[in-house]
Amino acid sequence: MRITNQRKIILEELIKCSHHPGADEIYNLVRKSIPRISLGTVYRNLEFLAASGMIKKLDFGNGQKRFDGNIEPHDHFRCVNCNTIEDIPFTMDIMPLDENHMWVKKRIIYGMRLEIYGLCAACSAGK
Amino acid sequence: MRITNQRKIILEELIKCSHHPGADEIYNLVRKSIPRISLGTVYRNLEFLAASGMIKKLDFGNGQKRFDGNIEPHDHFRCVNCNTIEDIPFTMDIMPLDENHMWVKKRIIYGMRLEIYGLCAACSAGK
DNA sequence: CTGAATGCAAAGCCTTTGCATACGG
DNA sequence: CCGTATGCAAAGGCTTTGCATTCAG
Repeated sequence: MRITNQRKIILEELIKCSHHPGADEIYNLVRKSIPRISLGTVYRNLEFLAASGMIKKLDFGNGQKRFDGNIEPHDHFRCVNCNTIEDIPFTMDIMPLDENHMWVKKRIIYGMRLEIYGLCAACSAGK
Repeated sequence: MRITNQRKIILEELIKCSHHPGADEIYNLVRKSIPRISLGTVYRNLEFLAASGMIKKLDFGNGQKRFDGNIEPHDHFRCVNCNTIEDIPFTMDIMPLDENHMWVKKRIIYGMRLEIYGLCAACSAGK
């Protein structure tokens, strides 16, 4: 694995972010350090970093992929009132998968994508 | 609401499907009945039907939207090998939400969007 | 040195849209 | 009749890719 400046800065910027930026936003962030970087390089490196397991590639279904420097497995909670997205810390504690269920036994589960929506702690306190 | 032949056939084809086809597949299905239908019309009607709540528009993050004639709330299982998408019959049986968990108690849960991925029954049998 | 990574630009894929025409109610 | 829906084709947004050049190890 080759450590180019482009690759290094892209990873650094992404780790700094906590808000799941898209490729275009990462491109603009990195351009502050490397003005001549190309969008293609950003895409190639994001792909490379995701394939190496150093970042995560997400899809919230808005037509644009999002990237996450936090590679710990975690899901997302979206508040329908204030519209913030917070990480769900331990999905398996909150919604444990029943390993003994026949449906589960018939398949091999690699993982899941979960988004819970409702009112966050702050917004539900007011109701 | 205007019932054109195109709209009718698109809805009928989609209700017949159980495998969450993309717009291109629906286009090809409908073309058997209406050979001169345009792809634009298919997209416009899928959008219209989804907005009217008669079908559901899904996004599994493969770059292509999928459509579902089954509007009952249900989740999906995606096989990473054969790429089919099947319905999860009773999510609450397989992954029950722990109502007593502190994280849950602090929030008001309206619903969730869940996608489990892995190998389907057929594909996992061969491994 | 040498192959992997880059910049640039063009192309690809899915989807949306503008416009004149057709057609449902 | 009238306005919505259609067909056609062009354009749009995001992403990928081909190619010559540069650069890390």
